[in-house]
Amino acid sequence: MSAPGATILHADLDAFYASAEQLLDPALRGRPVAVGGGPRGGVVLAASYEAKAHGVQGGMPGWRAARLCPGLLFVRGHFREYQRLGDAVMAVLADVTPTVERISIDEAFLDVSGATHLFGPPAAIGARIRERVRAEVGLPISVGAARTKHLAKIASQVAKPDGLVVVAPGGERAFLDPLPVGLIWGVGPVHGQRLADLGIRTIGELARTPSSAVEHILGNAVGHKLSAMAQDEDPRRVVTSRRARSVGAQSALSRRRPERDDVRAVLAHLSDRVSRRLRAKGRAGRTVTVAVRFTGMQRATRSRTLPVPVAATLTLTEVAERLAWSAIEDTAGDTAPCEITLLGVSVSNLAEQRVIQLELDLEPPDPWRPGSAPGAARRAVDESMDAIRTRFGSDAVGYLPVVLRRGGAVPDEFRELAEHDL
DNA sequence: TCTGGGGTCCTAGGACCC
DNA sequence: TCTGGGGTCCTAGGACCC
Repeated sequence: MSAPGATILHADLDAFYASAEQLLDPALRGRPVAVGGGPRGGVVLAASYEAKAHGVQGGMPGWRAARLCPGLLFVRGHFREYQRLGDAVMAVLADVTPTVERISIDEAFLDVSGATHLFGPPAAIGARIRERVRAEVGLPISVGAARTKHLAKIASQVAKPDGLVVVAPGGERAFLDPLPVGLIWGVGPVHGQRLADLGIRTIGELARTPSSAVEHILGNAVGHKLSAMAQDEDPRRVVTSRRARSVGAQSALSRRRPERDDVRAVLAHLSDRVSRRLRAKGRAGRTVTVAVRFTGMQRATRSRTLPVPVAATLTLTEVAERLAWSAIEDTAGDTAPCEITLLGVSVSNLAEQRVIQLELDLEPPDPWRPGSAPGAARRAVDESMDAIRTRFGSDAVGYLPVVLRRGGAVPDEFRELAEHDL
């Protein structure tokens, strides 16, 4: 089954956005940099190692980062440049082997079992990747090499910043045992705390705990997976392509008590983003989910599975609006004045959209049966909008609802970085 | 001065079917 | 008259990852 040797590599750019900024602007090198956010709002998307030394982390509100790290330099972010740099790094990896699994803008797994005859052992390949990325792209990248994906990923985390760690076959237990459980993929704050409550803090301690006990605490699937990971049993293979199972868009709101028209406008905007991506790939989805976030980070979701897949902007908007009000009205009861801080729309249960469902045009209008009203007209509208955007750019048509925060809004380029292939 | 936006997977209860 | 057991789909919520 699996080839011998530490032939799975995990390559992970260090503090990617922040390093990119330091590459683009030499004045930022050696200084604490935060991309995104700012002392007056928003969150930090990435922090340079100089900033991390002061406790600044990604996802942290800007004002808190500013307080932790006096002299912190906030930069807005050059997202198109990140895309270009990330792609350039992936091109270097593709030179080593075609078996590359890109899992985000800045990290990938490689199976180099077929490349060792050309480039030498995994350690040499890892070193070569690091040198080339540094020389040709200008960025620091850490690489972990091991027998499995899970272990390679842990190795690259241990290698950071700007390092290489190879876990030789046979040395897995000695490597893993002293490491904190939080390094296991799937152990976050909640699971970490539950394990700590049992006195389990290291991967070795977890490996020695009976699987049944772990499953009892964390649930069958999670417990089983974690036990397997701790015991270095990871059957996953490097896969070069993977299709998305859902598509979504969300936005934080600047006004907390939006009017009905505002909610509709935001949902139309989000539905437009989502359905555009679906149509561009000839896909559609049956399940529509709306997420609403209220003050205090309280969230509610409502979903509806439709009899046929949808990809029309107007139809998605109508379904989303019903779902959103259902969530808002259900929540309004217990939290007196209902303040909304975010709206999201996503579509799952995806299918190919090869045939157009003409037959539904014959049925009476029904809000839960999309396309039942003037389906042909909706498709025509979407098609012409799509055509205009193809010709004149994605901003050519459409509009931004006023309740979407303008100054603090993340740019479209940032959203695109995070989008998965459909 | 108060938390972005893109995703994946799992759970549990209920409906429904055979 | 009370009552089986397995399987699938749907919905809401939650943890986690980048």
